[in-house]
Amino acid sequence: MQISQGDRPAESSGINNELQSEQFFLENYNPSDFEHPSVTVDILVFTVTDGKLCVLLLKRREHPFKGKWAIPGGFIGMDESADDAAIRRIREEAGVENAHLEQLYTFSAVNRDPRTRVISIAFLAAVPFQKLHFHAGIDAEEASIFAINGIQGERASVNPERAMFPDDCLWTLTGLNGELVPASELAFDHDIIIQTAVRRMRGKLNYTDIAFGFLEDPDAFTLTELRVIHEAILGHHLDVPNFRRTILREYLSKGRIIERGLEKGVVGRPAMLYSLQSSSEQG
Amino acid sequence: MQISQGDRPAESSGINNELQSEQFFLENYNPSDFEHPSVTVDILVFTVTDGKLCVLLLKRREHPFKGKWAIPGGFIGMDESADDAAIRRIREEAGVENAHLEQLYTFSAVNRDPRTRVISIAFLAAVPFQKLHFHAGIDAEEASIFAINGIQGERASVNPERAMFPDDCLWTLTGLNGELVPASELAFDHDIIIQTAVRRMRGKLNYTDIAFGFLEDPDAFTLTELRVIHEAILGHHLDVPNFRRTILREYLSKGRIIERGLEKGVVGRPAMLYSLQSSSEQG
DNA sequence: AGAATAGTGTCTTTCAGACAATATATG
DNA sequence: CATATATTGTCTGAAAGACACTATTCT
Repeated sequence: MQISQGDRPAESSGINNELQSEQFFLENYNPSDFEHPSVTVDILVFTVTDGKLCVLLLKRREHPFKGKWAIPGGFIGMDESADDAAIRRIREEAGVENAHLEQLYTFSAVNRDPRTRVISIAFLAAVPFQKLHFHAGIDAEEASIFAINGIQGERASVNPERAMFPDDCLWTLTGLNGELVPASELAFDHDIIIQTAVRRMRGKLNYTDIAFGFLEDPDAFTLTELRVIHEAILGHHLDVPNFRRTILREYLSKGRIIERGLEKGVVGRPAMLYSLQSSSEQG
Repeated sequence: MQISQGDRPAESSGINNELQSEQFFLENYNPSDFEHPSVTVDILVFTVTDGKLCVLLLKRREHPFKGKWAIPGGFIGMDESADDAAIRRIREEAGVENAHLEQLYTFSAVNRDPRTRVISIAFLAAVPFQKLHFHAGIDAEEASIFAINGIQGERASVNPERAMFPDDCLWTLTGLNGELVPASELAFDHDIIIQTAVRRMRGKLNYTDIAFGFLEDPDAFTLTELRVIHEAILGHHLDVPNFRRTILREYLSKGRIIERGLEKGVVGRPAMLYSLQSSSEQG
């Protein structure tokens, strides 16, 4: 049986009646009839320094997990989207305004927070080390970046909260002062979240622009700088000539980066500087 | 300044005191101090029939968007994870028990629901057409599957709620009875959600097992059946010999599928039947 | 000159796309 | 045999990996 246009009530049986009943409905709808979980954003602020992929963590001053290192996060306001909350939190906690930001995964296991039901939308941010001010937190928690060691795998699993391989979450973190933190010592399920994020970055490295987000100056970078970022994310070395060829084919010949002249006053042969073109100004 | 292990309170300043203060904290934490958004799951039940990719929709009987087609969804219970809520909803709405299920994206724009603040975790399910009973809904809403026509692009954008290309969301849906529904006529932001899901499936088709989720019998399928599923998802034809070669290299030679003998009693040359091996029984 | 860094060229293997040809069933 | 479907084979060009080699600067 065909459903003709005439069967659509809003267009057939009187627009005024429809508007009135919709207005009645909206006025009498009470959202607090349901018990709601808390919803937070967790922000994985990644950076690359000294050839290593690092993540920003805060030391918890309160229970639960008091004294453990945790991913920055916070509640989503009723008047902001999850993205807006993430942007606000990066500004508050890392002093960064325009980071490359990407939604990672939403973690919702019932007992992931011992206090109450918390659903957390995890975001991944790529921040240049030079722009990262990780003592700017409004809560004055102890903040530090940690190098990530030994995460295996090129790709995030379909369901990070369930599928655990035997060697998952056996990796470690190293603080700037040399402090060694096993992933299992992180607060909440933050070991799983970080591992998921690193694998996601690896999997998307070759078909997104995320690596460029780590560049100190996207308008004047060398291919060596870009390669070091790729190597830090992947966790292994890349062949120098092959990396050049791939990037130049994928970006230079498509106008997504352009040449900006040679470096000055460096040791060794000066490198070509490149500039990332914003999507609007591409040829 | 080094952070010595002695600075960790739980390990240095008395375990009993720590446990008591944590208990005090947990007892006095009141989650209702904050106003919370509603959290729902939206389930994109995809299927393939007659060589076309289809999605299950419900006709809304209530405001808002009364009379419009919408993705099935529902609130997350306080005692279930988002995954569990999605599994429950698929059972209720489509009568399916063990679908391939994958988290898609969390949509959180402030005004995406005119009633109140709703954050929706979207899931993508792959269901064989023969197992889909789309009149089993407990709410007895009108349910139907719709073929998806004309979605462009191989990959989901980084932020589906913001980045809109000019030709986005100009695609259409076709009901079983021939009813043509423009994507823009769907309820809420469900046009964006479906478009994001289709692009995500396309992008992940070659490195996940999602296509196998559409097979009527994963223990006895032909490569033609599998190819038709790929073609439906991608929206274009695939070269038959090249598809064989790729699948056999990626799956048969790695033991992820095995040969199960020839078809019987079909027109034309009988095809080899294959069986998908569960991850545990792979050689 | 020598050290340090950037960049080029080439060989091999793998793989995707296009398409011709062959094989095995039914009626 | 004709028809319908499945399967094999082959050619080409793109791209990745390995690695030897050249170029340009500074001290």
